[in-house]
Amino acid sequence: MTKKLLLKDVARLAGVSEMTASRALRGAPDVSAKTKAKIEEIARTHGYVPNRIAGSLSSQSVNLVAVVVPSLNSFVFPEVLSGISAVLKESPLKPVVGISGYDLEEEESVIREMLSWRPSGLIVAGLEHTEATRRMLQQADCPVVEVMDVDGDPVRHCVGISHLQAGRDMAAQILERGYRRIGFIGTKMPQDFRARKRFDGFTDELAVQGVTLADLEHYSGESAIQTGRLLTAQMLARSPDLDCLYYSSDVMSVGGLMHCLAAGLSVPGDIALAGFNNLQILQGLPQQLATTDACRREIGERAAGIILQSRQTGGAEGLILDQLGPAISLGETL
Amino acid sequence: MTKKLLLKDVARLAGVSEMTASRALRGAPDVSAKTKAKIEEIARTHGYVPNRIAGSLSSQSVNLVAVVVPSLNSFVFPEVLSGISAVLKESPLKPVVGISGYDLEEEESVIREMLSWRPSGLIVAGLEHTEATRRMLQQADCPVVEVMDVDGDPVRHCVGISHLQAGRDMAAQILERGYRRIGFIGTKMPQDFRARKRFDGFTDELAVQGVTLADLEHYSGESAIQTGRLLTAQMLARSPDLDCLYYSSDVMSVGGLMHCLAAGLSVPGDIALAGFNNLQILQGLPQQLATTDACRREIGERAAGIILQSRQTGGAEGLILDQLGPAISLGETL
DNA sequence: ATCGGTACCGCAAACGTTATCGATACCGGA
DNA sequence: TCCGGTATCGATAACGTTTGCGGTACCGAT
Repeated sequence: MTKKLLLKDVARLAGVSEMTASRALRGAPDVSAKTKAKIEEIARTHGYVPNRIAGSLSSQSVNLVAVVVPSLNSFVFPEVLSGISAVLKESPLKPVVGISGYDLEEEESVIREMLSWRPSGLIVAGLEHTEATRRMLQQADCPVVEVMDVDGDPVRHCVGISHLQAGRDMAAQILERGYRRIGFIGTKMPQDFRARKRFDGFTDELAVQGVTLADLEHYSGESAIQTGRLLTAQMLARSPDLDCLYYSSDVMSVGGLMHCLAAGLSVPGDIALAGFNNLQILQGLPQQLATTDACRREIGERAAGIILQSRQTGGAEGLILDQLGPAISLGETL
Repeated sequence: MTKKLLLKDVARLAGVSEMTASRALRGAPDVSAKTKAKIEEIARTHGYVPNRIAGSLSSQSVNLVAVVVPSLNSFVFPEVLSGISAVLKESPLKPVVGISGYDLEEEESVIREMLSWRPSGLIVAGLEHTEATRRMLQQADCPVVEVMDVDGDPVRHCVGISHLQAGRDMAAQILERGYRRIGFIGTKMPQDFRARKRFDGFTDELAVQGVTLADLEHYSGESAIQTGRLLTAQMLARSPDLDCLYYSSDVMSVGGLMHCLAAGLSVPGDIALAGFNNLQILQGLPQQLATTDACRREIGERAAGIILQSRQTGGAEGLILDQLGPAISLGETL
C-alpha cells in the first residue's frame, strides 16, 4: 500500500502535463500515439486508478444508472437486472443497484442517496412512492423509468405489465375451465402493490362472473416453497372442496404442487394450481405449472433502452409508456 | 424539471453562508437549532439533493462498500448480500454491487471501476484474480475482503469455507454410508473455481479410500433444475448401476430428485443424491436433500464486520482469515 | 522565406462541496 | 466595566480531475 498515485504523478513520470495524461488515459484525441502508449504503460505498471469522483465532478457526468428494486431474493428482480445489464453493456453506462426492501420510506432514502450521485438515469420498480420521492423523481435531471407495473400514474417513463389485467386474465382462464371453488394464497406484505393488484383484478373478474373467492390466505415475509406448501396444506384442510388455487407467486405454487404430490392429490384433477411470474424454477418440476409470464427480462431491456435513447435525444424524447402483454401459460395444472 | 438547486441556493434562501447550510444539512455541530431547522425546511420544500460527488471529493471519504460477485441469478450471492446489508445498516456505509459474470477479465474491469470511486471497503467473491486485479487489491487504500473461499492465497482479509474440504467431507459421508458407484454432475464453467475445488476434494477423498468416480458429467451455463433433471436422466440411462450422485449445486440436485420422482426411482434406495449450498429451495420438497451449508449469510455478515472494524482501527487490524465450518446435513437422500 | 493549417500539448479556471481557521456576538463572573 | 470563554457563523483554500482556450511546432504550398 504505497503512496496514493495521482494523475499528476503519472504525468510527471511520463514527462508530460496532467492534461496530456488525462487525455491519453481517457482515449481523448489530441495525443500522439507514442505519448499515449508511454502514458498508458506508466499508468499500468504503477497501477494507477483514476479518481472518478474528481473526474465526474469536473466533467459533470456520471456513467452510472441507478436501479432501485425491492429485493434480490425474490428470483424476480435479478432477471430484470440482467436485462438492464445486457443492454447497458453496449454503452459506457453501468447499473448500480439499490434495495428498498418493499418499504416506501426506505425507498425514498435509497433514491435520495442514488440521486445524490447524479446518475445518468434512474430505474425504479413500481409506481407507488412517497410524496417526497415523487418530487425527487420529477426534479431529477436524468431520465427516470418506473418499471414492472403500468397500473397507476407514472412520474415519467414507464415499462411494465398490467397486474390488474394479469389477475383478471387468470381468473377468466380459470372460470372458463369450469373451476368455481377458488382459493387465493398471497403475500400480505402491505407494500407489495403489484401482488395486491393481481389479487384485485382476480377477484374483480370472479365477481363479474358471479363467483366469490371460496378461501383466502395471506402470509408475511418473503415467498418460499415451504410456505406455499404449508399454507396449501392448511387451506385444503379447512376447505376440502376447493377445486382451484391461485397464488401470488410461482414460488408459492411450487410449494402447493409439492403438497399435492405428498398428499396424493391429482393436479388438476383434484385441485388446479396457478401462480405468477413464470420463474425458471418451474422448469423441470413433475408438472408444468400454470402461470403468467411477467416479462421480467424484457422490462429490464426496454427500461435500459429508454435511458440510452434519452441520452441521445437529450431528454426530448417525450413520455414513453410501454405496456407489455404478459402471456398466460396454462401448463398442465389448470 | 427546474434549475439545478445547489447548496449555494439553499444558503441564499436561508440567508446564511454555504458553510452553515452544509453543516446544518449534515448534522454537524456549530449550528443553532433555529438556523438548522430553517435550513432543513428550505432544503426539504425545495427538494434539494446534495451532490455527493462534490462532497466526497472535498471530504475525501465515500460511504460506499463495493461488493463484487459473479452473478445474482444463482441464488447464492443475494444471501451473502443480505448478510452484508444487515451489518452495514448500523453504519453510514452502503453496499454497491458489481457483477463479474464468472469472468476474471470482467472482474478486473468491474473492480477497477469500483475502486475508481474510492469506496470505504471492497468485498469480492473468490481468491482467483488476474495479476492486475491482485495488484489493485494490494494497492487499494481501503480494507479488502475476499469471501466464500479460503483455499488459496488471500490478498488481505478472507472469510469463507474450504470447498476442498467440503468436497472431501461429502465424499467421506457418502462412502461411510456404503455407496461405491458414484457419479458427479457439475458445472464446467471454467472459472467457477469453488465448484472445481469441491470436485477435486471429492475425488481426492474417494481416491484415498480406493474408489474412483463411476461417471461424470459437466454442463455449461447457469445451474437450473431442468438441467439437473435432464443430466441425471442421461447419466442414469448410461450408467444404470450408479448408487449415488453428487452435484455441484443444490439447484441441480433438486432436478435430480425430480427425475427420480418421475422415473419412479426410490431415493436413496435406488439412488442417493447430494448437493451443495443448502439453498432455501430445498425446503418444502418431497424429500429433504442432502447438502452442505455454504454459510452464505454469515460470510456476508463477517465480511461487513471486518470492513467496519477496519474503519475503526484505521487499517491496523492485521490480517484476518476467518474460516467457517460448513455443516453437512444428510437430509433423507443419503 | 512566408503563410495557413493541423497536430499536439499546457495553463488556468472551473465542478460543488467540506476542512480549517478566524471572526463576531453574547454571556457570566470579577 | 472588563475579560475569558463559548456558541455560532463565514471566508478561503483545498479535493483531483476535465473543459476551454490558447500556444508551439511542424508540414506543405506558394
